[in-house]
This record gives sequence, C-alpha cells and structure tokens, in this order.
Amino acid sequence: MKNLSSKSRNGNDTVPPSGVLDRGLHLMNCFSLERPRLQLRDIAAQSGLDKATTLRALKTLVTYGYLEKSEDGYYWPGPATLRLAAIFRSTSNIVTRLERTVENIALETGQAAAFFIRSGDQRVCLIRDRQKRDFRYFVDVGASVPMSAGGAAAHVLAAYSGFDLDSEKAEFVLTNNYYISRGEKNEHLVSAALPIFEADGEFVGAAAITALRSTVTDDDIDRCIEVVRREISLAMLSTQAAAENDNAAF
Amino acid sequence: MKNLSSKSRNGNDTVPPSGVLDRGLHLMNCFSLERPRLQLRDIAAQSGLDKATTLRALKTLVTYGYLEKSEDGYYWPGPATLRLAAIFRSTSNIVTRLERTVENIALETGQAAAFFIRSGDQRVCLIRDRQKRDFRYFVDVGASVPMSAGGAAAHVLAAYSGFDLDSEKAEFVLTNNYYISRGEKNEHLVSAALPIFEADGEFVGAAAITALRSTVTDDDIDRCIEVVRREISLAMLSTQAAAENDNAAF
DNA sequence: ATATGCGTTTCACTCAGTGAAAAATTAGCA
DNA sequence: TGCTAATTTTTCACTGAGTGAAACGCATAT
Repeated sequence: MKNLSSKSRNGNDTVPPSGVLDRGLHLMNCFSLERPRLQLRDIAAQSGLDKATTLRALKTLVTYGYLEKSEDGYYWPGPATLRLAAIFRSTSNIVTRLERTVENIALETGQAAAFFIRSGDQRVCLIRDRQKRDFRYFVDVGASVPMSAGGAAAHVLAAYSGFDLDSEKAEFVLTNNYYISRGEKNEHLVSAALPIFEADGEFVGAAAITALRSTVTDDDIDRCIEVVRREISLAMLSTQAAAENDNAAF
Repeated sequence: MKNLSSKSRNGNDTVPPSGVLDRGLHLMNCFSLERPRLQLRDIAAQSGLDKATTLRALKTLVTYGYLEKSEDGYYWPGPATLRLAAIFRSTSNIVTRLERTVENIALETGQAAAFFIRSGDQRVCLIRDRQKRDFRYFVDVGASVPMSAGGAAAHVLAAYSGFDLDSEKAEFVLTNNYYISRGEKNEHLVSAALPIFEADGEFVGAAAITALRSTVTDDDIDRCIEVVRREISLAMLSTQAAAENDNAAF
C-alpha cells in the first residue's frame, strides 16, 4: 500500500484514506445530491484511489446494496441506504417530528430552512427544506461540517451544548435565544439560528434560515425569526430554554 | 486471517465475510428497526467477528458518521445514512411519489402495505407503511430478500420484469394483473400484490398488502385490491400494463 | 474479597489488498 | 466497415495492513 507522494493524486489536494473500510466509506462521499450518479473514472479521480482499488470496493458496495450499478457503468446510492436511514430516524424521532416544521418555515419565509444538531465536534444537518435552490450554498441532509467552521447554527449549538467555540457569541445566544450571522461563512449569505428545546427543557438542536444578503432587510430577518418561533411551538417544542438556571449544567 | 471452522462462530450458522469492507458493511446489517441500538458484545456475537476486529471496524464506521456511539457503549446508525438515503431518493423519485400512497392504502385497508422493486435477483422493499405492527413478519424498508424466496410481490415482479421464477404464476399475473399468495412465505399470512406502471407503461414495481390469514376473508382481500388500484391511480400511476403487447418485450 | 462481563490494547504472523501492467470491452469517428 | 481512443476489468507477484488470541483494565455484581 504505497500511497506515497506529497498529497493529491486527485484534484482535491486530499490524501485518500488508508484502510480498506475507510476507503470504501470514503467512496460514498463522492456522491452528492448535485452529483448522484458517477462512473468508475469519476469516482477513482475524485477519491484519489487507484482504479483497480476503486473497482473492487465498488463491487463490494454494490453487493451489499449501498450502491447500484447500471448497465452503462454508472453507480449511485442503493436501497440499503434507505434501510439504515429508517433505523436512524427511529432512534431519533426528532427528525420525523420536525420535518414538516422545517418545510413550513421555508414556505412561509420563502428562505432556505434547515435543522442542525451537534455530534461531537461536527455540526450535522438533519433536515433541509425541499425547495430547489442553488446547491452551491447549502449542505446536503446528513452532511457534517466542523463546528469550528462557524455559522449561525454552530454558535447556537455551541452555546447550548457546552462546546467552546466563541464565548462572546455564546453569551449573546444564551441571553437572546438566537444568533444572526452575516457573511460569516459565505460573504453573500445571512443566516439566523434559534435553539430548539423539548418540552422538558432538553436542548435538541438548532433551526436555521439562510438568505441572500442582497435580498433581505433586517426587518425581514426579524419576521423570519418570528415565523420560526411560531412553527416550532406548533410542533410542541420550544425556542426558549425552560428556566434560567436548569440548562446551564450540561 | 484464519476464519477457519465449519461454519458458525455466531449463533447464526453463517460464516462472517472476509474482506475488511465486506465485514464493515456486514456489521451494519446487525442493526434493524427491531434492534437499532447494539453494543460491541452483541455486534461481535451477531456478526460472528472477533471483538477486536469488530471494534476496529466500528471505530471507522463512527468516524465516517455511519454509526454513532454513546458514552455507555451503544452503537446505532448515524446521520451519514440520512445523506445517502436522500441521494437515493433523488435518483428514484418513485419513492417520494408513492410514500403517501402506501400510507393511505395501509390506513384504508387496515393491513400492512409495502412497495417493492426488483434489483437483480433481489426483491427490495422501498416503502413500508408506518403503522406499528408485529416486526417479526415484515421486512424493513430498504431490506432485500432473494426473489427465489417467493411471496406475492416476488411473483408480480418476476412476471413483469422477465425474471424466471415460476412460469405458471407468471402467466396468471400477466393475465389478471395481481397475485395472491396464501401462506407461501409464512403459514399465517396472506398477501396480495399488484404491479405498478408509469403513465407511459414502464413497469416500476409491485405494491403489496399483507394480512393475517385468520383475520380476513377472500372478499376482504378483493376489497383491499380495489383500494390499492384506486390509490395507485390517484398517484397518477397504473396497475394495468399499458397495452397488451407493448410490455411483453422487456 | 473474588468473580464475571465487557471494552480496549498489544503484538507477531500471514494472507488480503495493492497497483502497475496487460487484456478485454466499449465508444467514437472517418 | 474498419481503426483509434477511452474506459472497464482481469491478472499477478509483492508486502504491510489486518487479524485474533491473549493480556489488560475497569467496571459492576456476588
């Protein structure tokens, strides 16, 4: 397993992982909503793996149903992924509960809406509205980005789950119960995030709306935040920490 | 890599697969809607792999988000599965289109409803109604069973996709546009399956309802079939092959 | 105290995985 | 219809990544 060379065999300035399992899972990352169907050539190039290695892994992934392969040599995610997602949902019923809510928020505000949770040092998108928007700006459902990458949702998640990210912003979040980030991750975007709590006060995650800065005023954003608060409470959840001191502990 | 011994190191009379990737994916099969959270001990036992081997694979699966691990040592499917499922859905919009339909069928008939497709020599469940029923009898969403295992849906899929399973039953399906299987897979169950076609006549899969034999009469089943036909046509799909001769070709 | 169950680490052996290269297949083109 | 280029697939000898028995550590019973 030589995997020599200073970085990049692909155009991605990333070294492909070593370890067969790592590599196999790494291959699955080549697929996205933007590019759901790929052929060997693309997958090998994008992953940085040798074509022979890639082919072997793909075969295995196909036999286990994680990928499907068509006659014309294209691969795409297979039905096994559905099975696992169904199990994931069953273990975190919050997804099912909030799906409709996120959709409503997007429809009412006309902006992109999403729901995030923290998982270790990652911020994971569990729900995205289904409106079609420019893919470049938004993460896929299930995708993770490091907390350190910031963004409105990250600061809310950090503040309420005790992750040390930016204490100043955390303080703002804890007193105001929302955070607005202007161009923090992307110059042209503004996003507002609110924490979400179970009825019993348990923190579950953050709802966020994202808009193009050039198309919204501060008042628009405030109105969006109100929409979020209303929809969240309709879902029998809260955007306010239950009591001042209970939630500081964990 | 000794993997010696005539079969079974687990209680499953199955030999665990060789190949790191195979084993890793094999581990994911340990999880189900019935048993969504497992600890190392269980996973190692059920998969038949050594604990050390299992642990290594689990670590990798966790780092890629396919599994999550809690403090108390339990593992369960992670958010990466959501991402892949979202991509899968985007490539086969039939799932989104029929989800509501399957749910309606289940609600109207009071029986278990599902949607299957053929994938190679496997029959894959893409949709299951969300009513809670006895898990022992029904397959999870995304789960595959060999076509050769039979069942009403298998015969419908075989008939309309040119899979050689049981030519006599296939002929019945092709003339009557449905199939009823009584106790074929499970002595106590009866299930009825109907083919589903796009408006342009393309065969897409089979809808099936399953009931306990002791609780339904033949007339009940006929009524169920009518419900399926109605719901499918409401979804702008058809339960009849477009024209007598067009569909014989493929 | 002693035992049992579980997760984790260690380490020497060895076979599964690697990737360059060749072969087979498919697509494009004149 | 041939000829060429592009892509997928197979082959094979080398080797280091993966293996698993055993030891360890840490709980929680007994």
